[in-house]
Amino acid sequence: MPTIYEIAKLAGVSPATVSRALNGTGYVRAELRERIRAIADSMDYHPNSLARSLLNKRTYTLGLVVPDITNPFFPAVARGVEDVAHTNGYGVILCNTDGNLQKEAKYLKMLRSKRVDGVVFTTSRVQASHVQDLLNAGVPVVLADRRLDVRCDSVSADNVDGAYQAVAHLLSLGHTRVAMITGPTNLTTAQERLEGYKQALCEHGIAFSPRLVLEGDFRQESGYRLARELLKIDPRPTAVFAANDLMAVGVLMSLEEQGIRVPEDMALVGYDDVVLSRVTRPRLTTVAQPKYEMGAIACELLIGRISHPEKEPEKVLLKPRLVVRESSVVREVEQMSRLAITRKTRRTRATGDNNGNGQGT
Amino acid sequence: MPTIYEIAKLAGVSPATVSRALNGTGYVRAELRERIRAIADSMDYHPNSLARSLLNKRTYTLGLVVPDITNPFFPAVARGVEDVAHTNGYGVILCNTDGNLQKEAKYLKMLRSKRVDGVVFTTSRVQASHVQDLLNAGVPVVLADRRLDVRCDSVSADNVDGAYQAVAHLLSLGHTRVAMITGPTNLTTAQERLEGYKQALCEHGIAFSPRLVLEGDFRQESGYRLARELLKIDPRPTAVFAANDLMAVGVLMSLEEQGIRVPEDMALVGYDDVVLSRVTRPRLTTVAQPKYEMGAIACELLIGRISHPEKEPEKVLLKPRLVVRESSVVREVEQMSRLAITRKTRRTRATGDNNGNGQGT
DNA sequence: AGACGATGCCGACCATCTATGAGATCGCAA
DNA sequence: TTGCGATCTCATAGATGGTCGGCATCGTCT
Repeated sequence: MPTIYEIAKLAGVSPATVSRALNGTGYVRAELRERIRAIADSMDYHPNSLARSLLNKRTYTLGLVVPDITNPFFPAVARGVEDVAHTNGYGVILCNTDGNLQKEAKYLKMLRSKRVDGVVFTTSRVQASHVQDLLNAGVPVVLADRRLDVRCDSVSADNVDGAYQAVAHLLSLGHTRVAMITGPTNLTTAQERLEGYKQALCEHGIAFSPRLVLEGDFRQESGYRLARELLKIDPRPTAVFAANDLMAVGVLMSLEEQGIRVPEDMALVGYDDVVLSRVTRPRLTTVAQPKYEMGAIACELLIGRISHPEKEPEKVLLKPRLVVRESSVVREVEQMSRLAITRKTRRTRATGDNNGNGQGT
Repeated sequence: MPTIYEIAKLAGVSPATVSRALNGTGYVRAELRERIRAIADSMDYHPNSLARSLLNKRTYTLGLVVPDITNPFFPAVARGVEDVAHTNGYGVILCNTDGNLQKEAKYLKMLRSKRVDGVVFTTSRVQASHVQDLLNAGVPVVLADRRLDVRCDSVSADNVDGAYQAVAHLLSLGHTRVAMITGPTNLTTAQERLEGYKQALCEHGIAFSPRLVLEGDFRQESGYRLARELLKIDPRPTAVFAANDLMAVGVLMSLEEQGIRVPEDMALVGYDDVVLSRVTRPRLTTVAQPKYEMGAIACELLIGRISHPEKEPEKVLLKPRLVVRESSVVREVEQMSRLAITRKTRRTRATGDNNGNGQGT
């Protein structure tokens, strides 16, 4: 690994001159600058950003804390963060905490030792104190898909509105007994979706009945299990809103086994628009969250704050969008080709032209 | 951000003593060490790894280059890499290249500036010269799921064997006209899977017929399109092997539209065991690759090499495993609960207890 | 001649580690 | 008890690679 000293020796100038020549700061004769550049190239020189960072207190590295990149929700968010970071010259260190606070603490220790310029949290159970410690130490933090009672920037999608849209859709189809399978009630996302469910009922003049609400845990198995409970309710509901797609898939499988037709006997709507929801039979009506945008905006906020630490914190709220497919509406099968085109267009920004491509496997 | 100087001043000792006290190197009176530790804690001290790295030439940071973390294949690999890295005290910088060589070059420049200790490549179209440049500069590289004519460590799954298992399975069910939908023929993974197909036919005494091989591009749409072509072949094949799950899903949808029953009229096997393959109707028989292990082993190899740069390169070849579900075999519907349990057990190591959990959405 | 712009060098500095060596302490033998 | 070497304990002084302000030099213009 060559240093500016070696380049300086070869070029017959001082190291400082090499530094200014390569960085374009200060006065260096154009011809000399070119010669120095050529020498640097020929030596395969790469500036040592450690030394640079040591001096100017910027590492151009960010931390990204997620519970588990394997969970279908996070890759899109991570991609959004990473894209924006990269175009701004930042690198991103990935941290999987599994929702484990000890692990989270260990990662944060590492990130602080590495002197990252900021951290994006996309984890449903953040330790507020961890975030606060970071902020106290002067490390900017942005929360994505999560609100917390801490004074910092955040981006999230409007869960109340998303759930409202889903349930209003079912009600507009004429359903009057709409059940809901919620997520763990200690999660704000789950709470908000339940709230949206209630609002929709209320606005359509339908009384809220606790008997129609079952608590799941966001896993497929809970959807499968609770679907059986659902059928026992008398009078039986004609529609279900599941607080996420995984549980909706569980419901779907369970109903299929029981010989209940979807959507004819039971309409079903999920939440998240995970890829899964496009291949089930029937395809799942669901609420799409702007996952990529969430990550991208989070990163933009973070980079903005790094240069303006005193700015007032921003809270960005994105709009979810109802995607009507087959599990809620009785109609002829849509053309696959049309769907494919729609999907491609819609997700172009999100994942680049490599989307849905199985390459590398 | 406090430094050892400030701690030293408070403790009334020299910075060097603080360094030794905190690192446990050299002699420091036990009582003094404790006092220094206490002071460091109270100041929320985090050692500056930049300064440390500058000196001992180890950053404890690795680079991970993938085409697109959004592609369902890579999160599991990334998780494997990250887990092993973390338990060894390393951080991982994520790089999405989209298969774009310019982007790849830019990322590598960044990684070298940050002086990462090594790089894992999991990209189907790596630029051999990029890898070679890295190796020449003394930066260890490990290739995951990709062999390349370069002298370095690598891990991959045996694609020939995987395809062989898939086709042998179909043949053993009595099929004699088995078609194949391949991936892009310029990708080694696709070539190897075609080779496995041929071997299976050969060993079962069935002549290879080029007319039964259609070239797809690993995307769902190509499976959808080519399934129609398949039906035109005379005599019509009774089984298809698709080189990945996405294309298999396309085939499935297409056949469904044409009223062809799977597996009764046409058996189908995919490749990759993506989550999708568990929710289609019928569920997809497929070849599972040990994705997590691939990442984990890649990272182990890398960390090994960092401490032993002169070791002979290792080429690890993992075994894929055929997962028989419903798209190939005519039988009663399996119990959902049994499947759920199996899945959970099998993937425990891969994703921790958070697997399949929709939290944070 | 003096002022000013262009050019390039010198040395300090960032936070940490490590080699060196000085001084203190301790054990053991005389 | 004293003396001496071995062992502790800690401070000092580079060294890491790059940046930056200050300063010297040189040429040109007024």
